[in-house]
Parts: sequence; C-alpha cells; structure tokens
Amino acid sequence: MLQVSYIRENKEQVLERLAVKNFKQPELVEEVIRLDDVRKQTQNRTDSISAEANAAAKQIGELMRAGKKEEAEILKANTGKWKEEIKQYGDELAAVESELQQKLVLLPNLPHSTVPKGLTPEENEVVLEQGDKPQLPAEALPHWELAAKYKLIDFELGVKITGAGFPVYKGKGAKLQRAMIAYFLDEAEKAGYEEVVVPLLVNEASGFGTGQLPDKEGQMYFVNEDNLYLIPTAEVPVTNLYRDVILKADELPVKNCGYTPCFRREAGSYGAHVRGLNRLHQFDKVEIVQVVRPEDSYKVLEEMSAHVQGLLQKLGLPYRVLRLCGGDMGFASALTYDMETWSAAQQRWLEVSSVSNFETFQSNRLKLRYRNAEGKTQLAHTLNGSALALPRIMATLLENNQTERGIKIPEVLVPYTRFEWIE
RNA sequence: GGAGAGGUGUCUGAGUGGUCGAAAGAGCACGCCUGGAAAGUGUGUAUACGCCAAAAGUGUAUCGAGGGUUCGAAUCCCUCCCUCUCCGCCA
Repeated sequence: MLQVSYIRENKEQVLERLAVKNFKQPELVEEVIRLDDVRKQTQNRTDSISAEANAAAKQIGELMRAGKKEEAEILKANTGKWKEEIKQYGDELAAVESELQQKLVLLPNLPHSTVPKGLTPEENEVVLEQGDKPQLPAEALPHWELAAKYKLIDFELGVKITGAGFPVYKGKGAKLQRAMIAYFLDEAEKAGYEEVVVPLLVNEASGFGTGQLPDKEGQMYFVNEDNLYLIPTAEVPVTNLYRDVILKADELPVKNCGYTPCFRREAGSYGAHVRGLNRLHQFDKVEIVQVVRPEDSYKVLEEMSAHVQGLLQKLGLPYRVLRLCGGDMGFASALTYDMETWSAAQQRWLEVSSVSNFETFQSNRLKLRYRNAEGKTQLAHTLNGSALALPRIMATLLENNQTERGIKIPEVLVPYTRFEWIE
C-alpha cells in the first residue's frame, strides 16, 4: 500500500510511475488526495468536539468530588449534545477512512526507475543469459514422459486422490524432491538466512499484509469453515512474522528462509503448455525473505538475485534473468527479477524464481517498522525470492540431464540423494 | 468437544467508575560515580493520526477486537478472538 503522504507530495511522479505499470485508473490518485483532505477535516472536527466533551466530563468529576452536585447537574444537562455530535462525526470519520482505505488498496506499488515500460512478458528485459543450452538428440523426451519412464512422478494417481495439478512423487522422484529441498535450505543457511517452519494456512490479516488480499483473492484456496487461506507462497506467513512489529536498528537485516508447499488455484489454465510439472496447484518451494533498511534494499535485491543464480549455476542449468516490465510485474513489487531455466526437451524457458523488492508497499500494510538512527519509527523495506521453486527445476533437470544411460544427478545433489543416476 | 480462570506498556505486575497513557519493579538508553566494570544514583523510556512552516508544544484515539451503558470506562454489560487449567478425543 502506498503512503498517502508520499502520494500528496509526489503526485506527478506517482502518476508517471503508475503509467509505467499500465495502471488503468490514474484518477484514483486525485481521489485519494481528496479523501485524505476530507479525512483531515473530519478528524479535526471530531477531535475538537471530543476535547470539549472530555473537558466537561473532567469538570463534572471535579465538582462531584467537591460536593457541588447542583453545578455538576447543570453541566451535565449541557453535555447531551456532545454525544450525538461525537457519534455522528465519529461515524463520518470512520466512513471516510474506510473509503480512503478502499481506494488506497487499489493502487499498485510504484515501479522502480529501471523498470522497462511494456505490457506483455515479451517486453521483459533480458538482463543476462548464462550457460550452454544442451543439444539433445531427436529422441529426447519431455519431462512428463521421463517421469513415467523412470517411475518418478505419477500424475494420474494425483488426479485420483485429489485432482489435476497434484502430482504424486515416487521412489527416486520423491527422493530427488526431498534432496533439492534440503540442498536449497542448506545453501540459504550458508548465505545467512535463518530457517523457519511456518503454518501453511493463514488468516485474512496475513493475506492482506503481503498484498494477496484483496487483489488476488481468487488465486488462493480458502477454507470457509475456519476462514483461512492456504498459502500460495511461504512469503505470506514468513513476512507476516513481522506484522505489527517495530524492529530495533541492530535487528536489521532480518533474513529468513523456509520450505513450504504452495497452493495455487490457477483457475482456468489448462492445456499443453501446462503439462507435467509446468504448472501445478500444489508445489514445493524454498523461499528467502529479507527485511532491510530502505537505503539497503536494492543492494540486497542484487544479493538475493545472485544467490538464486548461484543455485542455478551449481545445478548446472542454463538460465536467464529477466527484469520484468511494468505490465508483467506483480501488484506489490517495485522491481522484480525472474529467473528462467532452459528446458531443452520442451525448447522453452521456464520460470523457476522471482525475486522482488517491495520497498514499503508491504511494510505499510504490515505496519512493519524499525527505529532509525534518529530514534524515529520508519517503514522497513521487504524483499523475497524463490530459492527455488522445485517442479520446474525438476522438469529441467530431468530433460537436460537425460542420457542413453539414464538421468544424471547434478554433483551438488548427490550427497543429498545418495544416488548419481536415475536409470 | 465439555467445565472453569484469565487477557493491562519490552517484561513482571497494580489498578472494579473520574485526578489513569495507566502505580511499582525489572529491562533498556543517556548522565553521574569508578582506573575500568559491578553496585549505587539521577533522568528518560508506547504507537498512530490531527493542529503548527518546523521544533517545542498541543488535541484525539488506543489497557485482546468490536459494540453498548454513563456527563465520564482499563474498570460495568453484550458479542467475538486468544491464552491457561481440568476432563474428553487424538498424531
């Protein structure tokens, strides 16, 4: 959520930045400022009436104690009108605050100055491309066929017990999955991230805090009975660990990592391009999250990007890094890098990580602050990234590493899998 | 799931209608003391919003959340949430 004070002071710049994100309702900016004006006036009025009423109540109390009952009664008789007014203006204030809030949450985060204009994924900027794309023989198989051939993943079984998009991993497929989770967590720990194990269901306040609600309500599974959402990413519970928190300066940066399954409804997306592991309703992911000082956040974003790239390099996967254009970025992000690996059998890039700086967009919703050098509270910056999302890594590994003998496990994973080949 | 108790500031904890944003202690910060530290001692120590050019100051709100009673609510009433104890169930 943007800060009203910032919008007021930088209106032109805000409009300019929103245009980069292809925001369709620039008139909301004026509206927010107008509502904030009304809010201030209304609060002013409400406060001064409350002040009068408080003063009168105090006086009555003093008279009562002094035994001057009659005088107190006279005052009491005059206080009747405060009540109605306080109620009326209080309601007005609540109404305008609520209206302001409703408009405010519709405004997406402002994109960083380096974010390219553009509407579609094709307009994302390729920052770098690394690693050689393997040349597979003509008889090379896509991962879903490899998964069947080596009995690694059973999609049909998943359909039976749940539905499409909920695969069952078996044997070496299951072990490889677990190995990657352990490896990614260990690498994150080496990079200074403290591991957390968090709930997989979150309440509405948490969904709001990181920006999924109300914007992406339909993408989350919802447990009606208990009013809880299944997490679409560990970002939600992990970042919300710091909701309503004022951190001491020396507690920054906060660095957490965590493995969780992720649940996404992804309604209406079926077809060849989502075959196999390409898009699932449930998948595993290791997430890294940081809470930092504003002045450090872009340096930290690069550091997190480098961490993700390091993982891909160690796995020996060809990848590229995209700087997302305004139209393809998430609602809450100021700058996002997507990492994609080259899936050799499918001949396409697969997104395996997304690293974002949210600046104060989330912290403003979360009320996540820290005490700066002057001792004043200030909104911190939040960042997160996948390190990594498992299914497409699995897909790429299977496809790119297939040989006549079988599938070669990357060296870094062997200590975790305790086998070198799937054959 | 049943019965009972309770939710106060960073923490412990007092406060059952007014002078309470809230005693006291601990912690923390700064100062004094000390060769240095401990002890001792002094001062300070919530958040948000409004007014003010800003600071100072000042107004309002907040004692789990929301509503109500009252001139006045941390304190009384209602609803919800959460925690603890006992019983039941259970990996």
